Amino acid sequence: MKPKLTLKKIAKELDVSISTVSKALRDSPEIGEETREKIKAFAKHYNYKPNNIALSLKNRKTKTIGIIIPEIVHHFFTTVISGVEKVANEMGYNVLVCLSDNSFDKEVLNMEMLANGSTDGFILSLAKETMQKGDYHHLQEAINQGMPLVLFDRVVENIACDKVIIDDVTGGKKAVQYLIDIGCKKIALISTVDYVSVGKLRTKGYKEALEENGFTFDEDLVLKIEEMEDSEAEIMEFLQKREVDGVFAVNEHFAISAIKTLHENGKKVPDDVSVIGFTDGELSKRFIPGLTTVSQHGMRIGEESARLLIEKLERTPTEEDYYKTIIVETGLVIRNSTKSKK
Amino acid sequence: MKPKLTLKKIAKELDVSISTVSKALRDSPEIGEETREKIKAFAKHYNYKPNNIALSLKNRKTKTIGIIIPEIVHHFFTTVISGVEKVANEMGYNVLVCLSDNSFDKEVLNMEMLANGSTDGFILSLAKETMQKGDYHHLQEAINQGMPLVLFDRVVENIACDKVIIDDVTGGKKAVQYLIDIGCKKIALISTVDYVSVGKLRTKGYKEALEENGFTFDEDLVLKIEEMEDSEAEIMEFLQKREVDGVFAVNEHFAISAIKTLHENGKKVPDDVSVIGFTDGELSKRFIPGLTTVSQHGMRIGEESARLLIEKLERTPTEEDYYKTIIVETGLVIRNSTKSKK
DNA sequence: AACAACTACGAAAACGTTTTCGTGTTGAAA
DNA sequence: TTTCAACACGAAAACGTTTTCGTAGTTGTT
Repeated sequence: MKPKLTLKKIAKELDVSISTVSKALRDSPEIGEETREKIKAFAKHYNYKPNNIALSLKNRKTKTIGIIIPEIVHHFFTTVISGVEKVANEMGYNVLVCLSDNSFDKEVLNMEMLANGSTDGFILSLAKETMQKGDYHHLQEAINQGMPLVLFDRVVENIACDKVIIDDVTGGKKAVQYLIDIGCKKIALISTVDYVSVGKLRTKGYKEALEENGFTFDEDLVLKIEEMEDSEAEIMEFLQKREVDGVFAVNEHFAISAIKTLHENGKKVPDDVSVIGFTDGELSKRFIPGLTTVSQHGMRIGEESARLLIEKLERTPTEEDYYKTIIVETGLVIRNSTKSKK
Repeated sequence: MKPKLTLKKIAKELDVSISTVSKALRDSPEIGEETREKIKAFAKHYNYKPNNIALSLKNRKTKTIGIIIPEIVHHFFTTVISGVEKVANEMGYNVLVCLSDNSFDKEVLNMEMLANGSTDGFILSLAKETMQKGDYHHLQEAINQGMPLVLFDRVVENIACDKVIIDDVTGGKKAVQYLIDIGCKKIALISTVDYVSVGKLRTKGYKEALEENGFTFDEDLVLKIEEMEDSEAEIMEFLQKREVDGVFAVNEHFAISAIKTLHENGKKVPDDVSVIGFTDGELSKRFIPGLTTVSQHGMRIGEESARLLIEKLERTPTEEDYYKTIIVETGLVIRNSTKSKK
């Protein structure tokens, strides 16, 4: 086990000063050609690589960006990470991934860990608990300390930073409009509790589509689910008691649970009931019947977030501050859980 | 935007030396009680947090571990990350995630980036291309430089390091044995090309189970798939030409493609054909019919890997070197893609 | 011959810590 | 009064870089 080669060791070996070595390796014209070549040859031969930590300390930047997500075992978030990784790598950055587990405390802890020099900036999607609490002091603190922050997907209004979101309202609207287009008359909504912003927004889209088509909004056709755990049972009970011909679910799981329980109650999908989900994951694709969904383009979201962050990081500090919100449009992927258009 | 508080600033503010501040904050008895309290109060009030980079440079350890995986949009790997994150966090470590995209070059590049001080050690699952090439010099180099390395899942024999694997042979055997137990007589195998070690090993389990039960191995019942892209078409063609009553697929995708194509050919699953997959992902759980699979316990694998790595990192260097290979056992999750036992 | 201007390099500071080793004050023992 | 611990603190080195500045020695100009 040979210890890492450093400038100091090269200097000693070649009997020059540390500064000379550093300059030679960086092709400074200050150093004579002969010496420079000698040093570069030596460094190459022994495979010298500068120590990143020392560089970070010197430059006061780490060339790594931190991403904190609520959970990783979730197809959408992994595609986001994938997008972040891609552009980060292209720009010479590393990616530190942290999981908040949807816990406020873990989110705060993670931010504190990364804020002390480990990271140049953050990409973050808020934990469910954080949104519920409405406590965003940790975000504000990071910003105050000059750490750029990009919020994605689960964002919050009154924090001044870059944001990347999808148009949940329009996404929901598209889905419900499609259900109406194929002839559905009574459309149920399976959503989450309101403090999850995406649930609220998609619900808004649902309402808007109904209104625009002259349907009246019926509270009784809306199910709000709190706990993922027993969602299936709740959905079962909800659907058994109601005669609907269309279902819009705000995520994959709810959509699939809906299809399952409809099946078990002798309803045919899509012949009797059409179902649309949100988030185009592996599940939607491979499920039988293939699930019609609103697709979120997580990869795009990740890419945009990373681009936004790095842009801010590499900007000269004199340029003035302004914050962007990028809206990544949703698409509707038609599969077999919906009737075909007449 | 207030810049970060440092020891130096505290020292200046309180008119003591830097060393005094450092010692006071670390509760050194060298410092008088009065001074100590004053400094600690000040630090607390202004929320002083030591700079991680400086600490890393000083201590020559970063308290972060790097994990390099072939792809993140893959349920198994995300559960592994999740496990790594969990124990890493418990032990005060951060996790740097890198993606090799199954490319040899990216894998090497990633390792080089992380090896220069960013990371104390590696957790790695080999890229497909790497296994194909059989070039492991980058692993050996990392080890030579004193960076502990833990290989998981896709490992390689002749590298001396810790490893965490599942017992693929026994896993495959279990699956096929189960198919035999429920009365299957002609069992097909859908596998990958041989340089993917897991494919080879699971195939071995398939053979062993057959032999132990007095079946003869028939090369014609084995399909080896090279490209994920057109796997579905290949499987379709393969199954159309053969009359089987059992299928063992070495991953979820193949299993589900098999079920789909069987369906389309008028065969009932599980009534006519029983199907078992490998890797217990979201897909298996929510598919209809629920997929019977060999489960891999990715979370456990991640946890064990992280534990192994951190153990090595925190060991005093005098303790002698020895390498463990941990085998995480597989389970068989029975769902509805297989007939029930008589 | 005197002086300016290069050339080619080294010394040292800086980034933010921790830690070793002084060193100036005390107070008490001799 | 002298001596010596104990106490409380500071100076400086070290981790591995980059960069500013200084300075020998050489070359060129009158």
